Amino acid sequence: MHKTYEPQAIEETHYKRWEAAGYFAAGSGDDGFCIVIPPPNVTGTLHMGHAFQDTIMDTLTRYHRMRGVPTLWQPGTDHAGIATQMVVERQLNGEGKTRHDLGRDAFVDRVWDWKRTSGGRISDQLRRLGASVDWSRDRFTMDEGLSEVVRDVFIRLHDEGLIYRGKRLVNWDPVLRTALSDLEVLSEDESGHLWHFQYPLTDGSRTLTVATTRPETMLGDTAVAVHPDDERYQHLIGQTIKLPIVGREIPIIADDYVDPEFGTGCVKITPAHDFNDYEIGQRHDLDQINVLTDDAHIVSDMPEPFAGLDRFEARKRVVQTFESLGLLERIDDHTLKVPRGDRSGSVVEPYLTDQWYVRVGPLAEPAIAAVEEGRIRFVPENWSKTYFNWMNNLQDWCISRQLWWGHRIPAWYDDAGGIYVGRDEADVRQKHALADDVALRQDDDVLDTWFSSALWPFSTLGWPEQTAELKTFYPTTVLVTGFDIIFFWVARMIMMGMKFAGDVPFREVYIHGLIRDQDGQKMSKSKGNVLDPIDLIDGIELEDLVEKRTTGLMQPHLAPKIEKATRRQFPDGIPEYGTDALRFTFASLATNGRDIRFDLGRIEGYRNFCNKLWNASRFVLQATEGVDLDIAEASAGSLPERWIQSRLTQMVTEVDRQFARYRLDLAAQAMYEFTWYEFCDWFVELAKSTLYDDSAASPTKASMARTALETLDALLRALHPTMPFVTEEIGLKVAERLSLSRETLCTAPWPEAGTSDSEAEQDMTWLQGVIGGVRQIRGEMDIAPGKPVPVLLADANDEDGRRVEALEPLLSRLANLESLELVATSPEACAVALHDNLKLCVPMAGLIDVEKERDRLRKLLDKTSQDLAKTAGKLSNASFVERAPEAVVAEERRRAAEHQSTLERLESQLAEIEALAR
RNA sequence: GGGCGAUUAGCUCAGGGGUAGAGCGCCACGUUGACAUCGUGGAGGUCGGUGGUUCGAAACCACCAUCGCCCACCA
Repeated sequence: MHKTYEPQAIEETHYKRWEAAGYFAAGSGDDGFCIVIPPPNVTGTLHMGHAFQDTIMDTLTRYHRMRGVPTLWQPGTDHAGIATQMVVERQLNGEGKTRHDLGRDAFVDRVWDWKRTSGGRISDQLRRLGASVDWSRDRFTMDEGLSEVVRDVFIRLHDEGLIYRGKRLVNWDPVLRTALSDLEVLSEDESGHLWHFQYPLTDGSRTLTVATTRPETMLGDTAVAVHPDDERYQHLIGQTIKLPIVGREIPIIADDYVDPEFGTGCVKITPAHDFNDYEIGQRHDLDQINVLTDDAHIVSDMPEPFAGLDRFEARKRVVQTFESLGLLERIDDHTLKVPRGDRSGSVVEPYLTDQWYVRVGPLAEPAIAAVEEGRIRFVPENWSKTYFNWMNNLQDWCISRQLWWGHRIPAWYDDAGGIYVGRDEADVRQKHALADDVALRQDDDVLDTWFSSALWPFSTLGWPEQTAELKTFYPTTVLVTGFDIIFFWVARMIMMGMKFAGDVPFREVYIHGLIRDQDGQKMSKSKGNVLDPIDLIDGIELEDLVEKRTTGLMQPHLAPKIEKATRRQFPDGIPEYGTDALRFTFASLATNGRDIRFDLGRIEGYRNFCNKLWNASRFVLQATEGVDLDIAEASAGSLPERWIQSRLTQMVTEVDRQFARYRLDLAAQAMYEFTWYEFCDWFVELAKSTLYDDSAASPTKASMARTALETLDALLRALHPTMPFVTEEIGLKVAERLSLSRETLCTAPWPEAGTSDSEAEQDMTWLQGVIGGVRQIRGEMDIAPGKPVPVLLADANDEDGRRVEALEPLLSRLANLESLELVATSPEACAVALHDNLKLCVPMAGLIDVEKERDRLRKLLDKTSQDLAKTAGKLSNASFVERAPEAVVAEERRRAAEHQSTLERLESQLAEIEALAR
């Protein structure tokens, strides 16, 4: 083995072997453990969020696999309609073409080409992360089987009246020229204006002032509304306005939507371009006059010069016109929510179109009940509130998109406006008994990407066939995802799963936090703060990192700033940390749901941890080389052996407990602490006494060697789900030494928690305490670590005597003692450390500085009297003694006595030292 | 306008009615045959504020402050 841990040397070969051997293939049997991967966008790359999420899923999957449960981590990718189409369109634009130049079929072919070249990147990245997915089951949301499921589900929902086609206002992205669901629209505060227009009454008696943030929509106004109780305007209700520019007569109506306190209390009503106005229009049976084309220009039948103008240009012209008419009252600055498409960033228009909708009410009910009744549990629990909040206020889901890339809607139209839904044209003709000469045309639109994603947990398992996988793995065990897609995805999977697969899609939803940069900023290309998980694994030179962060920016002018920040933060680039260190870091950061600042110091620490494990293993392998394990004595073994086994057991118990509650951070902590502070710091050091002792009786040595190897083996298995590569590399060597026929840790048994050995733990605590006392004196008295010191033990009881006798060699070695002697009374000239009743003394003779020791004792004394005061205070409080639980009071009494005794002993010691200092 | 979360050591974060924890950083000493990506010792905190509940509060409750996020149709 190399002296230092070198991740690159070991990672890739193991993964290839694992995959080839089929260790990750879906298991079979009852009660499987299953996670479906949230399918990443097929044309994207994995970012830190994915890597974090994948680490969590892989760790859980590997853990259950080792526990012998039939296991499946189902992989796959998503066609990501809009996102993917945009990427390919951008490529085309680079060639000076648009998708319309190619036509639908050629364009879709081109996207498929791109999918094929790009999809492999994600698979490669997942492999680098060590993801133990079953590659043989890899799926794509638009592959043949899943497309069929999508189509069948659509048909069934339609047949049951849960999907319908309707003309109403939708969120329209005029750049992408498609409808969007409510969720795909993000509203942010932006500064704008509130224009006050005067609308003259038809009879010319007066004007009414309306305020608007959308002047151009006035071309489509069909009413002015006031509040029914508003005394200022009550007498005008029913009269008409002569709408400027267009000259249309529109009524003044009363509707209690209007807030009399806001603005003038008069609202212009444009039913075709505003969601509220649309509803008012419905209530008052108003015309819906559309004034915009699908790319947000003014329609041609509007008056000159407005017809054909872009919406923002039209806005200016409308304002100018009102001004020239003397009807512009004033312009106020105004902050408003501007709705933008989450992909294009363009301002979304409420737009009157025919679209397909899912009637979600009937689907939502059982989905709400499933969470209420605990058949699905959110972890952390409070996310269920977010879920309920949304589910109880659901609008019908607009599922049609005017795109080319996606699942084509299985609906056909005849020339008379009839709509037929079916598997294909032939099916439709048969189902509806349509004659061959009736011309049918398929709907041009595709489905919202999330429609197919909603089916993912059962479509990937083979539904509607009753496959073995469906039986073993559905409902899946846990969904691991971010809170940002609870609405987009989680809620819809629950609705669809219950509707079609007949049960909840997963029993638990583990919601993890968002990975942010070291300053708490969201990572994004435009901020230039993105970290690529692969760069943390392999390392990257500064120049390459700068290059990566500054090319392909949407706003190239940000490049210098990004470059500067990058050079400042990573003056030497990023070193190679390896996959295991990255994974362990993610696990350690996986606390309950809160956002995570990713800090390089952390990953460096865990890289060091890998190295520590590596070297401890190196020691164990070296020191046990050539030892005949078979002659190990049958007894329970020496104290260090009994102790480390006891600690191992407790560590495994703790890890089991924490994995069960998805606290990967606490599991990681337990493993880290056991590995470093118990196995390395104590067991390895203690084992040296035996393993390096040439004169040691062979059975004793063999026993120690066996314990060292077996403990290490169990430790490696425990760490394997979190750090698969380094543990595999070492674990196979250890297994070989133990003569275990084991090809991999992937399917090795998870370590069993045995029983703990409290006697061994108590003895060990004593040993650690005594060694600690000596080291403390050594450290604070500046005694060179290499210099052996004599130690006298005073006030020893029988138990101490027994322990000294049994453990003297270990004690001497670890504390580096020159001698160890039990004495009746300690000499006055010594430095002292107390451990329980025991008084450890290091005689002065040339070693101890009297004044230093005096200061040290004073400090200790100070601390002890503070502690004593605290406990004494409690005990002198009558109501504490009276009301606190007996055990607490007893503990407090014990403590007080201990402090008292310590205090007295320190005082007398101090007195002696002070006498010497004089 | 509703809802949620955060505030603990210099930094990043666990914890949780009974003596304040970890990693990193910091200080001192140290190349003993696993490891300087290391070892030993050490310093460092009124647990955001104010009230309340309690024998006891950093923890539970109320209010406040600051920061962050989500949802919502005010022209």
